Amino acid sequence: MENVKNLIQQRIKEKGLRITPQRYAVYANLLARCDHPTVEQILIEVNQDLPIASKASVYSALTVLREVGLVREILLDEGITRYDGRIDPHHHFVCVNCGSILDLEWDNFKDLPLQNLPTGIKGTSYEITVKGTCDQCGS
Amino acid sequence: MENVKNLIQQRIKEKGLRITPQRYAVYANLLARCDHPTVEQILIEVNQDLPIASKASVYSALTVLREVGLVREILLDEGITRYDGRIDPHHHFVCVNCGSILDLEWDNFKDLPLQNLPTGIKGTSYEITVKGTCDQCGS
DNA sequence: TTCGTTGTTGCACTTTAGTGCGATAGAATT
DNA sequence: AATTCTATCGCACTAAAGTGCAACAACGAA
Repeated sequence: MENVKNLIQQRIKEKGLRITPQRYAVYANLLARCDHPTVEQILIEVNQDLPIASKASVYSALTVLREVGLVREILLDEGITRYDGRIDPHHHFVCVNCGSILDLEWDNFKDLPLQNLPTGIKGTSYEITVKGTCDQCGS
Repeated sequence: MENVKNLIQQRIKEKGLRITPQRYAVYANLLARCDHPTVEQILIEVNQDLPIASKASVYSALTVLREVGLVREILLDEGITRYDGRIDPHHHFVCVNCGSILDLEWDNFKDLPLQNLPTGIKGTSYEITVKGTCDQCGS
């Protein structure tokens, strides 16, 4: 528990960022969950127990955390920027019924033949979005 | 040339939609291009030679064309809905340098092992976004 | 502990995608 | 050609993400 806290603080510090309660809370919230929240969701959850971060601060924290590579944006539905605390390569699963979003391990779909692309195009990375039904919604 | 026009009209009619110059222009524009324009881009191009469709009409046409399955939305960057005149399964390539978007054929990455997903999850479809550098931007 | 630097706050503001509406125009069926 | 139903038009409006700002707070180095 305590070392989780230290880990988070260390990661933020390593990147040359000041550690503030707001940044800590935003990053910790992202790491603690397996889904991929919107700014709005983060804002609500972070302030659930007691008010700790304003809207401007959450945006600011997410921006700076993204700039140093601790979090990343992902794009899974219309016009909504979601954030992801995992920065290692992985894929995503979207339930077509309830909309829930899950991580899929990189190893599930690795070694795609990127050399078979049209002439002149160099593929360097890829990301797969699988659609289907999740555990709860399964037929 | 003439048969392309007939083909487009027939496709719209088949779906039980009235053929209007606006719908025709929007759909023809989408079919004629290989990129994946935003509503804004479609609006501009369709009215390039002479004004033919208002903003409301372009939105309306895209909505109804999407509802009947003639076009589909795709989501490749932040908060911008793009449209795609191809409805058969295919993948996308995004140039990290110039942002251009290209289609990749389905056969490039087919037969992904969807059976290896976590328990309870049923994958029914997938889509791959490859990132890299395109012909113009190639190193 | 002090102090300089940087971050936070709240709120109003900007921006932009998208919608609603009533009047007009036009497609298709007969 | 007449009729009916539906689409389009322009434009103002909504909705919602995100930004700017200036006063204030607080992190952390010394």
